[in-house]
Amino acid sequence: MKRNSPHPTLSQVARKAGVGTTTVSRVINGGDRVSPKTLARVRRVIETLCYVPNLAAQTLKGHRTKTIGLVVPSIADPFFASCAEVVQAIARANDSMLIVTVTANDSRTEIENLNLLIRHRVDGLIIVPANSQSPALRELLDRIAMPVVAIDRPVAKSAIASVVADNLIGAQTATQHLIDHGRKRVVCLTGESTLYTIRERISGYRKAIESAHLTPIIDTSVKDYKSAEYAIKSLLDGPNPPDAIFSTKNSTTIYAFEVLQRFNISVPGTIALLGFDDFELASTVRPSISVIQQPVEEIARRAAEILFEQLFDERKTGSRLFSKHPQPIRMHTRLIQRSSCGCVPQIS
Amino acid sequence: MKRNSPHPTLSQVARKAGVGTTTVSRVINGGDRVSPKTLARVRRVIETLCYVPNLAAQTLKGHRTKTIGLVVPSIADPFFASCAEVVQAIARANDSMLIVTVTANDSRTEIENLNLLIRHRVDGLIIVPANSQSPALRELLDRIAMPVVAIDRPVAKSAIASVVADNLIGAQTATQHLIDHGRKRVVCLTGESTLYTIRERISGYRKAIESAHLTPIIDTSVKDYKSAEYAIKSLLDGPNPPDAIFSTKNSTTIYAFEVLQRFNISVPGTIALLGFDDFELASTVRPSISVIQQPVEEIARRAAEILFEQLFDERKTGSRLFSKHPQPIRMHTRLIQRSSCGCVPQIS
DNA sequence: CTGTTAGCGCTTTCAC
DNA sequence: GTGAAAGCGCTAACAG
Repeated sequence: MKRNSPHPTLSQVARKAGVGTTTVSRVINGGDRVSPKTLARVRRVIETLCYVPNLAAQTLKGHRTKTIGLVVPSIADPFFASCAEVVQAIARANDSMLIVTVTANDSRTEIENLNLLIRHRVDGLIIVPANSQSPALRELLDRIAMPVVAIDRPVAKSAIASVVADNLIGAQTATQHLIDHGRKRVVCLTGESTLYTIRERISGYRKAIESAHLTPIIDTSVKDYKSAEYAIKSLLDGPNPPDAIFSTKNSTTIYAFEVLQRFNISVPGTIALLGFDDFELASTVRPSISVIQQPVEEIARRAAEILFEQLFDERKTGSRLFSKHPQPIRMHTRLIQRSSCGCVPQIS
Repeated sequence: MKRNSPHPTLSQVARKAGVGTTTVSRVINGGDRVSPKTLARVRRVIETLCYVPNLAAQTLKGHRTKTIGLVVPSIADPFFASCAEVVQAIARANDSMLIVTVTANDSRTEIENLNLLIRHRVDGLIIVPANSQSPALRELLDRIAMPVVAIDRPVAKSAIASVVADNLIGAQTATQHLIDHGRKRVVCLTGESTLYTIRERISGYRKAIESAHLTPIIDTSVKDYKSAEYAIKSLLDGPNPPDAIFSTKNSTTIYAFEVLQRFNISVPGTIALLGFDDFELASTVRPSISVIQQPVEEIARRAAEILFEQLFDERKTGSRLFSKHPQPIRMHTRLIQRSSCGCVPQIS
């Protein structure tokens, strides 16, 4: 037995074509400096043998794996799924493959994932940090000499470039919009307030409320339908029931909507509803739900582009440049006016 | 300059620890046959240097990349996103990473993706074939000596294992259910009838209709809201307006729902609606929409498990076994009874 | 234009 | 227990 691997090797091709290995190498790398005749012959042999270059071997020399890593909390989440789709497209356009790993927002899992990706010697990394503040993450990322771009949440105190939605201004706009509709008691409904994005959104809400000299009412207890029901019920039964809800994320918006629907509370009549982040059926439900829309694709695209720029610069200069983007790049959000805030009269 | 790579090498570790490379190799591979003292010392050096084994080099010897490829039409699609999530989890549990590529259901892109994955020498492949019938795909897959499992759609005339939903029986059940509700004119609304899944679902519809001695009414023209509107309007204005709609996929169900809502047609009063494939807000909209639910996670899990079994067998026996699963594995679907078919009285 | 050759970082006999 | 040495498949000088 000569070879047990199912894949023919470059030198087999060389032998069969009656040329040196260098020539074959040149052929598979574009075919420069090879005579047309030889080129054609080698190409034919490659076809015949179904030869496919072994990337591991190329990597061992060239130091590029043509793979980038994407580290997200979840793939099933529509937001991150869209990110993944865009990133994979741009990776492909740059002759790279995409390895996806999921963290479930757990810092330990995240570090594990990163170490695995480092083992795989990915050329670069796009990451949605489980915890923006984590020192362990910052250190790891600063240590590895590899282009990294953060998405959706920055890495605090680090030089790592990041692309995020303008959560603060988005939330401020949302809240202000509710106020402009004449609402005086706007409650901010939210869960997990440890996440960077959520904290920013709460700040935006606060800012709008304060500049309108209203009282902030923040309920951070929503994590499922049950808790949403309890929260809303309590608020409604209280001394000063709210007349509007600003919810800081998708699932919260949906729970709130379901509770309101269940209790037959008129929306936007009795309570106006405005959520952060758009979702597929927001315009299909009745009333349709107004939201702050994040430019998901743009965020992912921008991040991927920055990553490949860094990769390119690195290859040209031979060493890592300091980030051109020390500050998070904030992408504009958009207010989508539908019925639940009182903008569009209900159709049916 | 000695080393420009940011990563220390095994032999650097060996030198610094004052041992041979073999020993270090043993340490990073579990530490068997190494004295506790040496082991501890080497481990310390590894820590200090932040040494991470280079997978490319290991691969070059051991012939395993610890990566598997997933080829799907889209990542943004919830169905495939869920698949990806599950597959990545199982890959991780088997010490492998997941490379995801997307085809947009285009056969050419699919072949390209596969070739790239082969270059990367992935250990195995999970694929959602763009076209079940494609001979090019079948040949490529049969040629490469690598475990492959198809998901959602089988690869026709090949020995490749596949895990799919039981589309035919699911659709038959759906249609029968509508008939059981006393509906006599059940229309099947669909688009792209070239896809395996859709064809199967149409067959299931046919089967149910025929055994009830009713007339099949199939409209394959739905691809967006506009076409759905036109289709439904035409049907409704025709001589024998339908009293029920069975839609073969998510987007079609949603378009149909929106059209019905827009025209203020009572559901399920005038027209009952039942769709194939569940979706997030199906129970939130009013009326809530009854659907045939596919066991997405189970399908993906089963496929991934089979893949890793094959991988394991291959490693043990040193060669590829013939598939233990020549026939597609069909996973049971489930009828979720909600309001739109007439099962659950509307709440609000 | 083309071939020879020396490794890339690791695993693995095989001898000590 | 441990190490020396021979490659895995490929690229990149360097010499023809």
